[in-house]
Amino acid sequence: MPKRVTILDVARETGFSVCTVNRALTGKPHIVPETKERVLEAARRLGYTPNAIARSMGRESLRISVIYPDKWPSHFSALIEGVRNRLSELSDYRIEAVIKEISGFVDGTNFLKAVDESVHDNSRGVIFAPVAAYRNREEIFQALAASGLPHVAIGGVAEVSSQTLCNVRHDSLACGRLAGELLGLALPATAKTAIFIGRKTTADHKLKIEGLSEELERHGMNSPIVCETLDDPKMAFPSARVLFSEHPDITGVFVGTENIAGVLKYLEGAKKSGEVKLVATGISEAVVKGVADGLVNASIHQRQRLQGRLAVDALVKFLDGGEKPPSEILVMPQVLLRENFKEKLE
Amino acid sequence: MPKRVTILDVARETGFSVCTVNRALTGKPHIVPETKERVLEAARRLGYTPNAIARSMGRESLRISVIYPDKWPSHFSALIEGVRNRLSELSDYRIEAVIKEISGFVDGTNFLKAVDESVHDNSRGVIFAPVAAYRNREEIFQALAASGLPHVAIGGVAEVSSQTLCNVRHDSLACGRLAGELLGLALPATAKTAIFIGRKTTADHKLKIEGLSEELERHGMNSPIVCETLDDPKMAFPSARVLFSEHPDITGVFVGTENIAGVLKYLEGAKKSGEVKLVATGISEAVVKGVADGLVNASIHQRQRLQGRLAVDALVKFLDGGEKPPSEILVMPQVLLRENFKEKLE
DNA sequence: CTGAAAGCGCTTACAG
DNA sequence: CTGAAAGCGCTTACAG
Repeated sequence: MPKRVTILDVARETGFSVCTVNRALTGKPHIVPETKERVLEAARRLGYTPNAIARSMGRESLRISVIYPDKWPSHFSALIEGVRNRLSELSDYRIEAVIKEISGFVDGTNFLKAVDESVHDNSRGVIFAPVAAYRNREEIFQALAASGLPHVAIGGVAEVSSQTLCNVRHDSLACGRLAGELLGLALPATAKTAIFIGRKTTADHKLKIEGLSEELERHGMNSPIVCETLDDPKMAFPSARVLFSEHPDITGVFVGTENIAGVLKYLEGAKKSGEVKLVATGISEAVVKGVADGLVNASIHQRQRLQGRLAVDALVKFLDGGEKPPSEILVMPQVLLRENFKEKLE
Repeated sequence: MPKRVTILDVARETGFSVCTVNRALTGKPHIVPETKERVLEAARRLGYTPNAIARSMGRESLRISVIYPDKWPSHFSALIEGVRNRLSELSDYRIEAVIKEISGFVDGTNFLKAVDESVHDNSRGVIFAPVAAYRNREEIFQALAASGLPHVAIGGVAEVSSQTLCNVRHDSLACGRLAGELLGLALPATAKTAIFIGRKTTADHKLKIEGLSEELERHGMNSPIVCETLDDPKMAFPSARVLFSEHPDITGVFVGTENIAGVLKYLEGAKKSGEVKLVATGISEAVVKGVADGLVNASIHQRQRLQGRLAVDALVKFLDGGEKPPSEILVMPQVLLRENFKEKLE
């Protein structure tokens, strides 16, 4: 086996010390350009690749702050679980996490405070779940930019600041399309369909409607009727009543997060259980039960845990090796049927 | 942050040297039982956890042999790609791979030779893709057992030797069930269905038939008609002709690996394109094209790359930390529709 | 600007 | 059976 070339090889080759070679390789100051050039050339010529593991042993441990709201556990807790898991896998790597759960959902003052803390507790980067509902979202982004800390967003908000290192989110359009494919597969072209969603104006929701409509159209079907529940799961039940009263011939529905329980309850009361093809989102208890009972045909899972893991990897690679991630990482949702609900989901 | 407890902390606590502590912690010989006991107790009490990264820096590099046949690239190449990728991610970890591609498919002599080589080139473990078709499969397993090298199997063979450290394979039953769910979703209970598969007697294929039948039954449908192509893709076309001549009312088919092209060709010739719901397996070019054209409704992907990665992780964790993997790792297949075919697949 | 030295947390010959 | 020392490939103060 050709032994891997190390920083020492480059040092010997150029006649400089490993210390100087390190400066050149890591782009640190206090080195004359010509020296740097010669080292870099030699490194290239010898085929040097840095050993990330040795690097992590050498440096002091990297602290990362994680900031997220204490609401919507099926979404945010899952994201943070992914972050935590990945971070703890990296503990041998000398990465440590400071987890900051923020209360308050519309008022983002505490969130702002947490950003400030991150600077003072010597964090080297931030992972945060921005919330569309915060009134002072702009201010939060500004604080983050001002902090000078690289920060990566998770969880599906489409708009982030230009200073954000990377935005990890699920592919909302694909989510809608997958639901559309399933309904298209299950129903004749003449079928009438609907979608239950928080609010049309949220970017994520808008994209889901768009994806669903596109795919239904490909199957020769009409656009779905859109039911807004204004992010209030309690509205799902009355909304369903109104919807099915007005359109008793609906045979397929895509049900956005949190609304499935209300829809199922309505259908049961109306003696329509099993008569409507249902595609849900996520892996909440209500969805799992609906699928197990055979009343929900499929679910589109946005893989929050995976999003969390990817966010950590993006930030750590940047912090540790200077590798710049893409400004956006789109996670393809996963199609869940009865059988693969059993999978240990990332 | 509470600094992590290291081997040095345990040494100080017990009064022994790090060297002795290491002996106790790694179960090495040349240590009196009482010393070992005291060290272990202290380690437990202090909450010591080994740092796998420091360990990898300390030890010499670990060589792993990978043995696989040069046939069926859509299956074996994908498995090995996963193995390679994971192995190269672990190169900083001082893991090196010796890849051995074996020609000959029914006669496993070369395979046997490769096992022998692995012992002599100082490999510390083996990852191999056992082939059901080898006449001397038993002999290969015996050689592996005799070599004393930990070995993990990949690729879907249900029966391995009791000496095999771990068998990584896709969940064939789940594969059949997922196909059944999709056909059940797409078709009425009265529909007639079929399955194209290599041979009924292969364990993998038997399980797929079983899973498919189960799920169809749950949907009130009859068992599928089974078409064996005897692992010869060329047979798919004539088989399809016979099948559809005898049963022109079939409206749903689950098509096992490699047979999709023949089936599509038959349907096209018979002017039946699009009239039969088709669920395929894998991500071969023919499947991708069929899905893009809207002629194949879905595919069940057995995630060979993931299988390869998991095999590496199982072996490395055992070699490096003594952590014994489960004797079998079942990979849940993935449901692929038109939209999520775009995903970068593991 | 450049380099000698110590250190990260382990393992591995080599002595005793 | 036990320990002192060197080494894995880097980084980071600290001198020069």
